[in-house]
Amino acid sequence: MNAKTERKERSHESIIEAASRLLQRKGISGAGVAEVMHDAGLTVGGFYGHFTSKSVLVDTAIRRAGKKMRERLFARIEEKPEADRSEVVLNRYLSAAHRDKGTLGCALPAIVSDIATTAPEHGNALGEQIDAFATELSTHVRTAAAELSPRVLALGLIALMHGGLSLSRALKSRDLSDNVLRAARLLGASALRDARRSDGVGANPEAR
Amino acid sequence: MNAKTERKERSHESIIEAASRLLQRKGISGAGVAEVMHDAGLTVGGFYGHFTSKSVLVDTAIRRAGKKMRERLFARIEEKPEADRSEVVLNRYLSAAHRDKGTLGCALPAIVSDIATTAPEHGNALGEQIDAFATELSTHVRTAAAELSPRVLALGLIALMHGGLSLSRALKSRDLSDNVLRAARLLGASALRDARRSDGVGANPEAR
DNA sequence: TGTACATCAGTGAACGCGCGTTCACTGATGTAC
DNA sequence: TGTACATCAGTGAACGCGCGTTCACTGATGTAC
Repeated sequence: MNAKTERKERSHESIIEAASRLLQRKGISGAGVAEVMHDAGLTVGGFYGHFTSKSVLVDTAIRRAGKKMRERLFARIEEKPEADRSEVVLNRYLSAAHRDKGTLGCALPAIVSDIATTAPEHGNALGEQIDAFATELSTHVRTAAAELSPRVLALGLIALMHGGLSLSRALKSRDLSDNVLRAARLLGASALRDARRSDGVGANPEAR
Repeated sequence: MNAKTERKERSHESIIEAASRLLQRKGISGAGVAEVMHDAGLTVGGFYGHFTSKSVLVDTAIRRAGKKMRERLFARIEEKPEADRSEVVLNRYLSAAHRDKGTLGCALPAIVSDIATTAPEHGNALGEQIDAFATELSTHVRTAAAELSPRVLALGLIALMHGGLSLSRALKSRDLSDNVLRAARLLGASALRDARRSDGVGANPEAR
């Protein structure tokens, strides 16, 4: 019972990968079981040998997609100057390349409103990913303001990144879409700059 | 031919109102024609006497919802000190009340990813609303940085507001959801503070 | 080592349900004489 | 002013299609002797 097990494990992986790719491109309702299975090189009927329902697959794929996104965003981050790291993440996330990337981009923007509206059952999986993202991002953030802890600043950046990317992906006008991305990057940079100063009173000027 | 026309006009309005309410709560795919008509006090079959397709209704409702949201956000804004106006809008949008409001809240967060993924045909209607919002918001913004024009700053704030609200609506954990809202408000305030200083070099300290 | 049987990953057709859309019909409102 | 007919907003059942799920079947892999 070896080649069989291996085959099944490979199929299982393929299904999760295909699903997390499709989630990003088409959202939860757009990622049909048949299409997921087709993209995984299989046929519909076999699906229920791997997952008890589409819902379970979606939860699994959300976790997978979140983990992969974190790996990509924080890849080789230690090579960057410590003070710039959060801005590097911001700029990686809010880049035109990431917006357009068909298959390697972040899936969260595509599913957040599905979860808010028609699929609340995936709220836990989403919550975990946001929490994990915030925790990791907060270690790369510098703040001198008491009210703006690293974790809160990280959550704010996540809101900004999510908003900028999801809006830019929805806008038809290339020009407006580019401007939204750029605006979100600049706004984030401004906020990070302000947070680095002490207590938000404009003291401690520092050369950028 | 008077009472008939009036009746039809009233029904037409009811349908648009019901649709923009449902769009917010359930997104595009979640707002079914039958439910919209039911909420408008009518039955399914009559729908196609008012709109040639669901798609046309959705476009109409998006425009209606955007306009109403702007009216609410900018209501009595002239009573506020000029310097605080953009922050007032930010705080109104990113409030827990707005997140929870079942029927009067902003519909955009619920439809942006639908448009990015499965319903690109509404991209134009969305684009118009974002553009109109940015134009109005930019008149209430003060910036001293050359690279950060009022319009760009406004677009960045819109990305942040959209991201914060849509994320907070999707998160199950009340605590995390509240923190996202608060974080987005603080981040926006930081960015506005930084933008008010000249050229982002930390000169021109001013008492808040 | 070979043969008969068991297991089980994957196949593909079919089912049920929801939703957008269509259509024959109803009844109140409006028009003609 | 009243009566017969026309119009048309709205009704509710039916249709077609997509999608999640089920199920009888296939064939390669594994096991027993």
